[in-house]
Amino acid sequence: MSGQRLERPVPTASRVAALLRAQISDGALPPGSQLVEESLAETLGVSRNTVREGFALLVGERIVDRFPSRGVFVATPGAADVKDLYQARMMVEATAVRWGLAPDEETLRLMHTCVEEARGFRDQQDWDGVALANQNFHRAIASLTRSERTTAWFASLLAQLRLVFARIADRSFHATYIDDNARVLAALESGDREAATRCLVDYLERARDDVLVRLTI
Amino acid sequence: MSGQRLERPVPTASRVAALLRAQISDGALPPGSQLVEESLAETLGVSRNTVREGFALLVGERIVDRFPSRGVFVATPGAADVKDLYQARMMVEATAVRWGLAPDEETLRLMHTCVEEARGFRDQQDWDGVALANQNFHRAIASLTRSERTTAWFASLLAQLRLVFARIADRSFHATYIDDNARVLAALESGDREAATRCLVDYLERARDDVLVRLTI
DNA sequence: CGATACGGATTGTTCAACAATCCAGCAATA
DNA sequence: TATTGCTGGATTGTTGAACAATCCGTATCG
Repeated sequence: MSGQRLERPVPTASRVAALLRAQISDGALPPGSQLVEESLAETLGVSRNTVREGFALLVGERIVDRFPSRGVFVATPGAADVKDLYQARMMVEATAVRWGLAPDEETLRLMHTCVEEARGFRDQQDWDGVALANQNFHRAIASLTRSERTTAWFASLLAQLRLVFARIADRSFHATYIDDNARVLAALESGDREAATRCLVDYLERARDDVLVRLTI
Repeated sequence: MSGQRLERPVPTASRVAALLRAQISDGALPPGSQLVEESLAETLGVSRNTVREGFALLVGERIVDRFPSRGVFVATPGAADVKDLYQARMMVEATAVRWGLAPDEETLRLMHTCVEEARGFRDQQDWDGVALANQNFHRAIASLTRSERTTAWFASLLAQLRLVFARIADRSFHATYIDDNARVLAALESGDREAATRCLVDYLERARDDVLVRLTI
């Protein structure tokens, strides 16, 4: 028998959290928006307590901030957060490339697809598409660590980073980094981990500084 | 005026979570224990909903597992979790030593204190004391990453690791690693980051395998 | 102009209720 | 005997309503 328990219905609170997560992620709820318990409960057709429980999940993911007695708001990451996020990112990705699993055929193909997709979206000026493809590329890198906890944490870092990107007016800037990704992939494919690592770290540092500048303008 | 908002009362749910965290951490609630909402609510003098909200925090920290419709239980990490936790740990600590901030006087003194303390506790056969001192040592290492998110995550990894240790009968095994810590510290102090990294990674791999063996016995 | 008091909006927390689910033990069955 | 099925009790999932505490914008008053 399969040791796995069969698909149990997803609890309401988790579904609430998932829905908010999605809405935040695609910009429907921009950074700084207040999430009001009562109105949310009403529009979602659930009780206020359940909404609250959903909030607790998102707070743990740092996607929303809770200010006691004032409410919960979509997080508004500042310069310090950007530095912190890129620091953490660099640790994960550099370790993945340098000491992680050597990428198998499957993963390499996936990464190629990401780069191709990104280029396609760029040509259609679909910047959100570019951003998504790029994120998938980096998720693939992180997965080389072979650590479930690490990849999960990395995903949450990317989610926070999306909030940063949401504050940048020029949506096209993601396209800048497609070629950098391609370069990292090439180095990886040739088996030169050192080069891939250098390339990656250098590029992430540039990206970070770029974001910092665009954020403070 | 101070930009900081003045000390606001800690919400009840957070206090509940903190209390459970403490009880779990010091072994009063061993892995596998069920946390029953109603009885907890009663003994803590708080409502069931509030207890529930506290649970949500702990679930996020992976300290407890929630099985829908069955309840929440203190997590019981298995072999796969041990591997995963050490993998993540190695990433953080190795990066900290290798590319992190060079430890200042203050930090070095702190690390020395940890080692001294651990030795003191060992002589008194206070194994929990040894374990705590060792953890503080590694927390200090992780803090070299200068990343708030990373150190917070690292702390949560250690909390999960404590659950693993709680399942090991022989409490004295923490003492094995005091000298390894001392060695890492020495290498750090001499400024040889490469040596420190090698020493650390090698030691963590040994520790992991040791834990795995003791866990499966 | 600045301090203050007021009122509406929102959160923090509680309570009571009930359906859904789960589980252990026991009975019925083959 | 081993499997199946049932039933009751325990626990969770979710709701709705209530009320105190807190916050904040605005009008009031000195």
